[in-house]
Amino acid sequence: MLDPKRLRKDTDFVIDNLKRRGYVFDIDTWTKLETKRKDLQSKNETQQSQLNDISKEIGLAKKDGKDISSLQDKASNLTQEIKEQTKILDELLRAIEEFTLSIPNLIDIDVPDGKDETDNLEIRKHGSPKEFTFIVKDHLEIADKEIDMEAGVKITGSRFKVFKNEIAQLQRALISFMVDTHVSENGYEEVYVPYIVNKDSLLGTGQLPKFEEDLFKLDNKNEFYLTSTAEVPVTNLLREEIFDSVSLPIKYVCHTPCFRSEAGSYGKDTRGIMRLHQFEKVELVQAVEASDSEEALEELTGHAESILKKLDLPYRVVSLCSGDIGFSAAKTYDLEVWVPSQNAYREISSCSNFRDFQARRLKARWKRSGDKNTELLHTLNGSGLALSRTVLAILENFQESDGSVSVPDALRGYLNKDSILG
RNA sequence: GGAGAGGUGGCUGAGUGGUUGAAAGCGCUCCCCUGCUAAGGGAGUAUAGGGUAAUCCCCUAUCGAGGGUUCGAAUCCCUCUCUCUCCGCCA
Repeated sequence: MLDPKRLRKDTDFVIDNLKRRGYVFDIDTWTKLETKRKDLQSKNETQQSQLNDISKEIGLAKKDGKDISSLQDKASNLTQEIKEQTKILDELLRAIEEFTLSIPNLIDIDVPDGKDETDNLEIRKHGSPKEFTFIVKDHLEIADKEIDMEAGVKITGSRFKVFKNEIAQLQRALISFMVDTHVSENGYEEVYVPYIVNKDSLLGTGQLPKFEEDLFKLDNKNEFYLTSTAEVPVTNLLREEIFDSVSLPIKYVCHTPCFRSEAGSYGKDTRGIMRLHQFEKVELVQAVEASDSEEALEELTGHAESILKKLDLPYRVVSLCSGDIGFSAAKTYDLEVWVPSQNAYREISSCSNFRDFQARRLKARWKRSGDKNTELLHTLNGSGLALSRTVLAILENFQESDGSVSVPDALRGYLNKDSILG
């Protein structure tokens, strides 16, 4: 959620910034709603104040045994009026909330301008695509028995897969490797969280109200949803909390499955395990003081990169352009891993700075000890990394001519193998 | 699933429908006192919205959440939710 005060004061700036995303901010509607609200609210509060005074008077008069009937009439009328007005005010507030919740975040100055993913800016490259002396296979050809497409369809439906034997082991090893690295080398605190989340949590991180169609909703009166990313439960650990400055920065790492409806991606990445309704992910979440968030994004991105480096996977970092960046993010770096079978870099991690956008929705704050005033936290997160795509990348980048796959050095201790599928 | 008891400030814990945003204690901050320490004395110590350029000041709201009764609700009524205890079931 944007800062309403900023909207009021810096309106032109906000409009221009949102325009870079291609979002047209309806300033007229907003101004109308806000002006009305301000009038009604201050009127309402003044009357409430009057009523409070009269009520106190009644109390005192009653004690002294004085006549209170005229005061009571006055109060009665006032109460009636306030009730009617509050109804209107509540409706107005609801309308304003709905409106402001659907406005995306402002983007940082250094976010490149552009329309879509083709305009994303490459920041740096690490490693280079390996030259193969044989015709490369894709991950399904490499592990056709261990990645069971039929079984996933039988059990559930399309975009569900079953991993068997060495692929299941590989994924499990990767999860341990990633979480361990982030805990012991990068200073994150490991958390385990619910995979089912409520509406408030999804509102807090920005998946709702605008992106309900991306989620799996449970048929349940509580209005629960399957979590689409650990970002939701983990960031919501901060909701309605006030942290002391000494406890910052907060750094969580969490492995969860992720459930996504993938609405609107029919026919896209239908082969293999690139895009699934259910996949595993290790997620990094940070909460920092406002002045530290730019640096924190660089740091967090570096942490995600460190996994790719340790696994010897070639990748590049791109800065998402204004037209491609997500609703809640102020700035996003995508890490894209080299996929030999597609001869392309594909997203394997997305690292974002949300600044105070989520924190305002979440009421996630901090303050200096002894200080009176609270400040909104800045939240960040990034995948470190998405598991099924890491499995895919390892299979394809480390494939050998004999059909086996060599295991990256960093992983050998976790898998107790130098080579799989041999 | 059955039965019962509860959700009050950073914590513990009072609270007969009427200056209670909330006693008291603990903790914390500042000041005073004391050679230092300990003890003692004093003051302060929730969050949000609005009025405002303003973190001073003023108003409003908030005692799990949402409704209701009332001139007035932490206090009465209803619904929901969460926690705890006992029984049952279960990994």
